[in-house]
Amino acid sequence: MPKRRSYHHGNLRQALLDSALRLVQNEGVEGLTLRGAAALAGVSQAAPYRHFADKQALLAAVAEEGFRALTAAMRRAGDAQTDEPLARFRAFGLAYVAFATRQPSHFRVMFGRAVADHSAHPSLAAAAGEAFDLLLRAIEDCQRAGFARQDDPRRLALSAWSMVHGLSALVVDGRLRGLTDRSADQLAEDVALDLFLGLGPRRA
Amino acid sequence: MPKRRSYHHGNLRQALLDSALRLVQNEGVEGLTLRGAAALAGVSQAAPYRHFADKQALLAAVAEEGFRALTAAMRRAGDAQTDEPLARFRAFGLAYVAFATRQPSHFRVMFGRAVADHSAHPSLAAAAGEAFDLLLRAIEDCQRAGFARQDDPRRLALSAWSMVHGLSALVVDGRLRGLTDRSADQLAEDVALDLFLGLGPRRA
DNA sequence: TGTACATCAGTGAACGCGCGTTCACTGATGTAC
DNA sequence: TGTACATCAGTGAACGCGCGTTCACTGATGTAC
Repeated sequence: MPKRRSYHHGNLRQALLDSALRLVQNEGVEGLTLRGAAALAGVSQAAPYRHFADKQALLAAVAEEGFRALTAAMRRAGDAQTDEPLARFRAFGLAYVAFATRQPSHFRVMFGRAVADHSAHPSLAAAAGEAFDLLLRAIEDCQRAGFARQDDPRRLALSAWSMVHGLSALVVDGRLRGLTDRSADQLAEDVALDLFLGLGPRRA
Repeated sequence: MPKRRSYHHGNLRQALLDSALRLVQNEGVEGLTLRGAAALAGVSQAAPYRHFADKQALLAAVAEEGFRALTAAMRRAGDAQTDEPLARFRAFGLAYVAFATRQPSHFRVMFGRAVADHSAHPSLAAAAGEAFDLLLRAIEDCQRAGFARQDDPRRLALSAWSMVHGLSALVVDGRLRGLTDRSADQLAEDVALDLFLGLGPRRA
């Protein structure tokens, strides 16, 4: 919290976002308060209302930032594998789980009911859509290269998303404790493999 | 809210659970308050403390009840398919998604961070474990019958759970809105099939 | 270059609210004799 | 069968708290002339 010397902050909106994210990470979603974010940014409790209509708007902005970070992480992971569609797709899945387990609170804001209606925040909806599009295009690339089944790519993408999201949610909410000794990253690899192989018997 | 005529309630614990569940269903997890549950049960705000140590304990009891209901629903669905391991397994998955989409708030209490630590509530942990065991045994049956890959059954069960849980979470949190026209039940069938087939190309 | 003024980001005090929880109490129940 | 009494489930008032939000305000900024 750097001391401001001038009456105006200069970049309060971003500072509030940063403070909000720090609060979410340290205290969880329910620990995020407008007053807390304002205090952490070194500003009076009423100041946030110059930049956010209400608490929902701040939460939506945090979620949006989360989706951008997720998309960026996926892209980064995928770009290291750009030559191989299947490896690229797998990298996306691993990056998704890694993001969830390393930023669990952010993940919760993005997917929980904290922001009830994404469609009320168009830029948030757009950011979320971008992550899905990334996945969808990766599936289509796999299909073109013969690494994925010929079926509606949206359907395959949804199944993939479900699997990876489910693992993330279970890990983040601690529901796997005691059920396995494997780390979240190892589980992500297991799941990514099972996703392509299927649970059914190997058809010789 | 039937009017009590006697000073004692008779079965306040269960009445509080019922009220709590109703509140959760109508207002969401954050809408559940001890005071609200007490009022709905027709009792003073301090009365719940005779039956629950604190709010956490009430939430844990609601979650536990949820896991029992989920397990029962899965058993019911599976028993209709008892002859066929694969059909039984599939029925479990569909029942899981159906429970989540029909009792979204209950589902959130069970899996969200509302009850932070399951291990602090042994009977809750037991109820949750039972659902997973059901799934695990179904996988093992499939393996014995040659319908599932020979691999660590815990691993396969975890992948299956991830997929089905992920779809449930995405639907419940409304994150699929606009991405697909299919109903939750249809998506559950898609996912159950993809889970067994895998996304990879058909190996002739 | 200097000045008047509109703009608007931030202030600080206050509001009303609902919440979890505590506490001394009171009324009903059921058991021992 | 009747009575004394321990037990304990429910009462109602109160506590302190932190929250989102509003409001009239004030100080800084930058633009028009």
